[in-house]
Amino acid sequence: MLDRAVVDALFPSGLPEPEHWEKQYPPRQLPDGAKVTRLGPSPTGFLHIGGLYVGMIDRDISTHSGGAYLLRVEDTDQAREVEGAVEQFGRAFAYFGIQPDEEGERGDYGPYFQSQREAVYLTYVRELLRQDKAYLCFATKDELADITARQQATKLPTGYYGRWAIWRDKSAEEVQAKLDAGEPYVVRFRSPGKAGERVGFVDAIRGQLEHEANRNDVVVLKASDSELRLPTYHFAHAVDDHLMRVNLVIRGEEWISSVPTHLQLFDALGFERVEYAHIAPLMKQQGGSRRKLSKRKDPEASVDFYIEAGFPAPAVQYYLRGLANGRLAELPLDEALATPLSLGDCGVAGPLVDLVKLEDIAADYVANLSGEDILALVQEWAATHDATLVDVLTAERDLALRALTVERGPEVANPRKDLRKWSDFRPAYGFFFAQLFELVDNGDERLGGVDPKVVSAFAADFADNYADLEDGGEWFNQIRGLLEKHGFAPNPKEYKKNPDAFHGSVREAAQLIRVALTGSTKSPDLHAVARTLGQDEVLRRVRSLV
RNA sequence: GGCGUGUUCGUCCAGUGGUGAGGACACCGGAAUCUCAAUCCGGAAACACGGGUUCGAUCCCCGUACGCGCUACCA
Repeated sequence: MLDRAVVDALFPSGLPEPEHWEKQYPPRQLPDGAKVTRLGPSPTGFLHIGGLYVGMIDRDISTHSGGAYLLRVEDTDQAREVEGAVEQFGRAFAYFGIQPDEEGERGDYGPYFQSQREAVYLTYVRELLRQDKAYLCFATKDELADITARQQATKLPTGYYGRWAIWRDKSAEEVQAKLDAGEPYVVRFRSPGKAGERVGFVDAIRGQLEHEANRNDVVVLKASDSELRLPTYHFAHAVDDHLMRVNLVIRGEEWISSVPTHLQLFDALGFERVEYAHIAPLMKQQGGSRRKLSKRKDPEASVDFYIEAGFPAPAVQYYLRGLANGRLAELPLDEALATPLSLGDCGVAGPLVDLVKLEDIAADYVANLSGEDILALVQEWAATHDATLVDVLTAERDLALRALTVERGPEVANPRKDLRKWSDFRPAYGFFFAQLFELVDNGDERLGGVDPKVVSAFAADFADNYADLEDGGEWFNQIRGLLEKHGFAPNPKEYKKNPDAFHGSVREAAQLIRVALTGSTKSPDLHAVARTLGQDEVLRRVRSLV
């Protein structure tokens, strides 16, 4: 055991005692049962959809229990840090309306960046060292690699424990010698775990769990030769969650295996243990099997993917909530968003993220929005993703609103579901705007291979006699009336019976007008489109076929 | 390898010691139609496998397989 003086000399002289931090971060005054939750994203890349998923659960549980939810940036791995990641977190949470009560400069339990909490960690590392619950380890990378290799060769569990923990029981003299030589060291936790020992604990989602006790002398404070002396996740978790007075740790399932370590750390530090809830990870279909959504390979793993595509936030939230608590997926959206999430109802198997399902939900959601709302949301999205669309929509607001009443709107029983995300707007509705529309000529392949001369004659005839009629049936008769004259069968059956005698049927003829008006072989109701466009624009577009 | 954890239609979820195992999305077929969307009707589709316990197991127990995770001075 090291002398207290030797231990203290390793730390800044003015380093506070634990009481100082305990006083600075007093227990929160909260109602019984209030849950204080936190999300600890690591700024090593964009926010993962799984992070949003857990954050949503954190937010919900704390809100409904009268607690608090805080965001703590876990930037202890400075080498892997990615610039701009923190800003992206902010945008992502804002977009989905999942904002923490405390983060950055907001809150009494900060700083909320681990890289700014060095002194806090050092206080508790020193405390552990003073009590001989931790020790200095001078093992080199090579030594560590050698230990691992030998363990693997003899099929022993890998790790720094028992007789492999070469610095665990070194004499004070040996330690001092290394210190005098200026060798770098890490601080390791002196694990109290015994071989064969088991620990049980309760998980709020999975119930009683059991695990081998931890025997590894895990690193608690990273190398002494870096500028900032930062803790590992395990140690930061214990110190931060205790001091920030978090009482419910919701995190990914990959942490289950380290709970025994965390429990030992909490006990050694004299902290009250916290409640745990381990969430099943979001998965991705991979051929026949499935795997965890990967930041690397899967674009949909990034929250930015949903923002860029313009998925409406409530639809994504509804989808995510449905994955967490299956029953909520059966409820109408408003109700589902208002219903508190329950940890006990969370699934234990990792669900696949199903973009098709998300799109269906989004389509339903958008279908029930008013034209004004859709337009506002599209414009908001376009402001950062499609500048020309913003200009057009601003200039043509009335047209846009009229276009958004075509086969949708309050008086339509079964509104179209052709908008799932805001990036769908341009391909689906762009043709309404002259600025975004390109005229079609009579040889265009979208016309279905009808002889250009026939196309031209038909279009000319249609345009010359065109009337902007209000009645749909009458309007369509302007096409029907031209059928015989231009060699089209009155119905598909006739055409099928005698295909050589016609250029097509009413179907093919109507397509000519459709393609001329919309530039597409698929479109909403032709009459509605024509009325929205107005007579002048209809004639302009149809005459381009001539 | 060790440890942990999980496994109901393709997908997301319900469900029960005795059920025709239910819904939603997707898929297929049909109706309607000037195309698409929407809509309506219909269809196919699952309790991973093997042992127990039991009068009876999808459900309880034990194994096996497979998936996923941990086994870092990454979180």
